[in-house]
Amino acid sequence: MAYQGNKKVGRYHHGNLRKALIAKAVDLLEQEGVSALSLRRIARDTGVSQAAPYSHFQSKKELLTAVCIEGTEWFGAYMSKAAAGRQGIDRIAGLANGYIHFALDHPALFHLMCTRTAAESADASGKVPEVFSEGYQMLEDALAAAPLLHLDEGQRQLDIPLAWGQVHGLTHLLLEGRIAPQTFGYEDLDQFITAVVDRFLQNKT
Amino acid sequence: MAYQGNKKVGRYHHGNLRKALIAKAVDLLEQEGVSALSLRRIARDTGVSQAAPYSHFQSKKELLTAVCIEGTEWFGAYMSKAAAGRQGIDRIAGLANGYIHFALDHPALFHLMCTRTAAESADASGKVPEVFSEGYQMLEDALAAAPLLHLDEGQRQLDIPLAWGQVHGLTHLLLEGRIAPQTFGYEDLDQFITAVVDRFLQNKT
DNA sequence: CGTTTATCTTAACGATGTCAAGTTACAATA
DNA sequence: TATTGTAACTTGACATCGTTAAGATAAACG
Repeated sequence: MAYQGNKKVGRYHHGNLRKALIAKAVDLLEQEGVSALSLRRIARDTGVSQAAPYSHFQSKKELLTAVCIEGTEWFGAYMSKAAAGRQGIDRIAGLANGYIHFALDHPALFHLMCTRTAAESADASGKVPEVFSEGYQMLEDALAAAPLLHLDEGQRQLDIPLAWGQVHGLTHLLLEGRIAPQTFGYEDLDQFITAVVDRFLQNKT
Repeated sequence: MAYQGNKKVGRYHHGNLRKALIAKAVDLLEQEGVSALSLRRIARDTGVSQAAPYSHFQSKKELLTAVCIEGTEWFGAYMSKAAAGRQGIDRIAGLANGYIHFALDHPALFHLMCTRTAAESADASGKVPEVFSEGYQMLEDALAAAPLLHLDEGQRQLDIPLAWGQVHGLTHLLLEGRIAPQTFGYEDLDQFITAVVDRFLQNKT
């Protein structure tokens, strides 16, 4: 009763347990934080027995990986929206804004996505899912398209990790509560972000 | 037998259990990662019973906070050394280098220090230990002392979170394996850091 | 020496991740 | 339609975890 499969036809007993478990896990993570993310709790709240998840995931870690992948898709969509219809430097600012806002809107999810053991795929196949690749790719494209002043190709290359690192770092500092816009005289997060992006791009245009 | 108090005289049964537990916790964290950090394991490896830690810490979280504080002191010492005898921009570069190297040398410890629940002090006293304050303070002082080109005071203020965020973000990206110096044509981490710092300070001097 | 008190131990509780064995119900086949 | 195979699920169990309560121990202090 607790869940009915929606997309795929009800091929299995439960409908689509795998998807339901991931959804519930994301839900719990967002509502109550990481500490609420136990396999048993997720199963219970989904209405199945404690061992049911093992039909779809080899371990808890694998479920968490799936949660990270789900989060990545949200993240990608969020970033797309933040950059939609913008060009050049304005697009870069939009992406930075989207990056930070997503993290602050989904702190537990973002933190999980940044935790190696969780974000990593399980096995020895070596195929690590590039959880952040979407955001990275968008940023790289935006930087490549923006009319920045680059002295040479090496510097253009370097601006990618620089910009990414800048946004990623500020995100973490804000998330961890180490800095606050107010500390630097900004009432608003958006004001702060705008100023930071301006300053970052200064002398690069 | 497993441990003998060294600094303080052996006032208690064990010598100085509190310090021994923190040391063992740091040790386990560095050797085997977070997953090895269970209270019982720490106690066992220290040679005391499972409940012994509760004479010195109210909860596991409190022990982890103590570990974070210990880590902060290491971090501060590391940063001091990295900046020793340097001035101006060279000092900033040294601090950035120290920041990143410390994190890569102590990944699990650094990650714990960045995790809010762990780094936070427990209670309602509101007194959150500013775990990173040492590194921040040093960076702020270095930036204030460096002969950077600042158009106005607001920008100078802004350069502090900008620089901190830049270093912090690159650290995380490196730590999480999302970027690698090789990707951008640098053989060496130090080469990469040098280039990044140069680029960051470019047009600011 | 006797009392007090912080330190430590033992035993137990509920919760967790995981596995082994059994049960159920869908799906293909006859 | 009846049979059978197999994936999906349940039940029960195990070791481990954080935490607490009650008792033992030994250091400190009168």
